[in-house]
Amino acid sequence: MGSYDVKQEVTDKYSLRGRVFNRLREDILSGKYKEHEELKEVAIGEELGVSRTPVREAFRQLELEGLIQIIPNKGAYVTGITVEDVKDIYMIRSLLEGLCARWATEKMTDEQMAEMEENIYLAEFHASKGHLEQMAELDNRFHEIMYEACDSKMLEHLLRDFHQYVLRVRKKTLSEAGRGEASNKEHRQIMEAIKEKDAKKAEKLANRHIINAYENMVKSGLNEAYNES
Amino acid sequence: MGSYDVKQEVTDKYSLRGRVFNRLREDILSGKYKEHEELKEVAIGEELGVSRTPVREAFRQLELEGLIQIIPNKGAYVTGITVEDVKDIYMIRSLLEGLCARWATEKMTDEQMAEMEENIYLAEFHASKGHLEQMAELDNRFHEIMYEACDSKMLEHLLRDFHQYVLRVRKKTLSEAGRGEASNKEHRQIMEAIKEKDAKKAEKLANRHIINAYENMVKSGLNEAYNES
DNA sequence: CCTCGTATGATTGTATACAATTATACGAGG
DNA sequence: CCTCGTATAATTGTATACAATCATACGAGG
Repeated sequence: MGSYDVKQEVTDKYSLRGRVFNRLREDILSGKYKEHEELKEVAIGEELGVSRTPVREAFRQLELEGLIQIIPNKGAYVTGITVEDVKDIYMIRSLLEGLCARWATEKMTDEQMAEMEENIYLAEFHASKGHLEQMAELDNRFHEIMYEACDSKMLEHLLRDFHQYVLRVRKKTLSEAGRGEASNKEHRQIMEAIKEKDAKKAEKLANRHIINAYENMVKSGLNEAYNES
Repeated sequence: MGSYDVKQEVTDKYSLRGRVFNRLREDILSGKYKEHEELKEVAIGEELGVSRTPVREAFRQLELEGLIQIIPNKGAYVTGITVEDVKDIYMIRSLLEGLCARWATEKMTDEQMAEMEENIYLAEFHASKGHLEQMAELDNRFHEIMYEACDSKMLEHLLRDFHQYVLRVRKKTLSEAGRGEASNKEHRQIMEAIKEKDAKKAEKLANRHIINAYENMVKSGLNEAYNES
């Protein structure tokens, strides 16, 4: 498990296509390319120092992720992401992370549970020290463990996609106003529910965990960066 | 709304890339290409009478849909879809269609409600006449209306993807043993819940609607086609 | 002055050529 | 007989060339 993700990482790191794809996604999500803006293959290619081929392949992927819309023989246009989209993403993720927790309750291995306990222990340590970088890393890993533990290729794939979407935003929010500690506490509660084999409880806690993360983000006003339309 | 889908359809119909993409997806889902089988660019290209370029672009999309895994400088390998995957897809769809129904309750326009009522009326008519083709079409359209009505670009996009996944299977199951009538009845209940502005009820009914479709499929034994591993 | 058609340029779609990487076969050395 | 290294072949990655399509500008006709 998880090998898919590793391979993907390798692809992204070493292939031009992967680099173009990541770069464009980042630039679209960060608002460098505004909504309805046209992306031209040659222009992007020249900017990144590559030919049209990897750019085109990246475009096809971005289209499938819904970030751009390609009109045949015409061009690629940025779809953008609004505040409503961000809210929707968190609401959808809330449901799916809940489902993931429910399934993980039944499927989690002892090794995964051990890693999760270690993860929470370390997260609480780094939170007390104010190590933001490690906290973000451990937070990511906590969710990764859950994705692997739910033992569903489809759900794992889906949640990773969403995770990517909110990654940039979440990294910032973790550094805000004690959200790190609160998040860790919620992680611990989820883990304990799984340990008690209470799938329903784990699901509800995971639901709430994502909603809390969203509400914290809104409260911090960090979603304003997306306000474009 | 829905223009994205239309454009996509145009792309798929008239571009080589779209045709290759659809053909490969169909072939993978139908089991023509077995799990772990390697897909070679030139071989596929020759078989479909196109060059490597459109094949490569189709590969990138298939990878993002999780149907194949591309290992850099090595090859593309079929991921396949197991009975467990099918079950997972239906469980995930159940949640998402529920969310869609909940949101649609608040956002649906009068025009959309009118079309939905007409859709159900027509579906009941064709069901009584045994017009399978029209029933399948109307069933698709019912869900499309919901997707548009929930007024969420993200959720709409996601549900369309899942819909595509199960489309081939569902068309068969509708023709089975009175599932059409039962499905219509459930559609009507969902519509009435939306009309009554009872979002919670609409959500639960939509949840159940998908589960029922799945259970009917399992009962019919039509999922056996996927049994490969 | 407006409308429409044609011509020109820009942009994407596809095919092919070349480079880089990986797998395989074969033989030398132990 | 086995192991390792090298050479060759196969495959993917990237760049470029050409074809098809679309947008724009300009001018003829009304």
